[in-house]
Amino acid sequence: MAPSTAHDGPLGLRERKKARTRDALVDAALRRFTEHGFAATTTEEIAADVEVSQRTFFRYFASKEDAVLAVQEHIEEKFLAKLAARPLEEPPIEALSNALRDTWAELDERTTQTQLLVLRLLEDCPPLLAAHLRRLSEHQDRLVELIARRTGVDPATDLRPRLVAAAFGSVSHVAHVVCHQRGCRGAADLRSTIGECLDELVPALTEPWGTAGPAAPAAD
Amino acid sequence: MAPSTAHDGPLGLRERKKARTRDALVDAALRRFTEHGFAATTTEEIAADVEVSQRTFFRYFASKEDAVLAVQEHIEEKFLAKLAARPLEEPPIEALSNALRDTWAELDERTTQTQLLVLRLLEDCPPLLAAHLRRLSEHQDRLVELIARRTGVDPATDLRPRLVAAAFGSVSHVAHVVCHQRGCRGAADLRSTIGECLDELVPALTEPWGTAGPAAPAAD
DNA sequence: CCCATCATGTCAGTGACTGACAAATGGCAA
DNA sequence: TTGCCATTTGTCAGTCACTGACATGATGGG
Repeated sequence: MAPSTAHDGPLGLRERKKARTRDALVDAALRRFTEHGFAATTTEEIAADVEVSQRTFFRYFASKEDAVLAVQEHIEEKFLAKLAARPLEEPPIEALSNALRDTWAELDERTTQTQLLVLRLLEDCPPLLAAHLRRLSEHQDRLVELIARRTGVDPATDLRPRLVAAAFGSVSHVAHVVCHQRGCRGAADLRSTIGECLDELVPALTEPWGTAGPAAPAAD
Repeated sequence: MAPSTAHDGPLGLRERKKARTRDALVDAALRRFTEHGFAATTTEEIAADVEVSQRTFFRYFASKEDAVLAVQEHIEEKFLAKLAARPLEEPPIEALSNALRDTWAELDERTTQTQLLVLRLLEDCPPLLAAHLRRLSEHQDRLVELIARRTGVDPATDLRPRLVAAAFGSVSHVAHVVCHQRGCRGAADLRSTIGECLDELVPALTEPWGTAGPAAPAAD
């Protein structure tokens, strides 16, 4: 359940305390939101759980939503690193897809559980979804830059980096929604759903649809 | 500049007054947001411009953001209608692309200008963007239903309607961003940018990228 | 051991948004 | 026209997210 914001390194006492407070706030927010709902929870309650003032809560997070969404930073950073590590010969969409698979391949079960929990929250809480989508769009802007650099095209004149980043981003969002809809429970479920979505995108766009199902029908 | 919420039909005096008030509120919001910025404008000021109370403002719009985003309803409805009118033989992504072209093809210059203005607001105002993205995601859910029905597949088991709707949605959003970036001025600019984005999506995903630019290089 | 730095608490204030009630206004029928 | 009902609106009070300013206390370096 805890956020696990990898804080190793030689940090001062001060820094470690801050990290602990932050983690505790995320934890408390997650718990209260799941138990009583996002709307029914006040930032003061979250702060009280951790025994800090509301003002302190807002020094750690810019908004109530951010306390939950913070758990995604970790994954986003990892993803960018994985992408940078993919061989340059891979076509952009392949590199992105593989980077995403690489990312989820090495997340531990607890992190995955937290993610699934957040996805559930997103689904039945519009303001949370809105904040999440905005984050995603900022993440996509960074993706555009990386893709442009990796392929050597100019994102100001060439639309393709934007298009691929956007398509990819929306597919990974679909994967999340589908995970929630299917009631995925563990890392394995999540990974296979993500894999399916990535695999089916291009065929869905380019191949005729037999009504019987996609090229690789679900084994049921 | 005015919203132009096509209100013809045999409406009572009451309904017409409501429509006028609503339009006036959208109008005032748009004006104040562009002149002083979204954050620096209060809902009370908007209400005062139209000479109604703040409470009335919130009876028309669920949030400050909604007053701007309301101008998109019109287009979304039109788009859904255009999609329904596309021949069933068209593959889904083609039908969506053509429906979007059809939609923008018959919007008048004033509506287009309003849209461009809204796009500009979205770009430099995160909360507005967040609300917009949330709207888009709801719109996409409706798209999924329509696509599934039109192709006869079950959206609960087949991922393709979701994938195509998501990819399409993200591409049209890219088109908007690019329009803003390029400083598109009129309906013609907007239409050609949208066309470009739609045309380049599949090639960007399936064809190798020459660094010289896409299949149809910018004339520059 | 002292001092500069930084995290925190307190307080007051703004502004989005809501429920409840009362007043006014449009629509309709007698 | 008049009277009645439904709907719209204004007012008021309240909640809650979020912020700036200032005071206090802890930390870590010298």
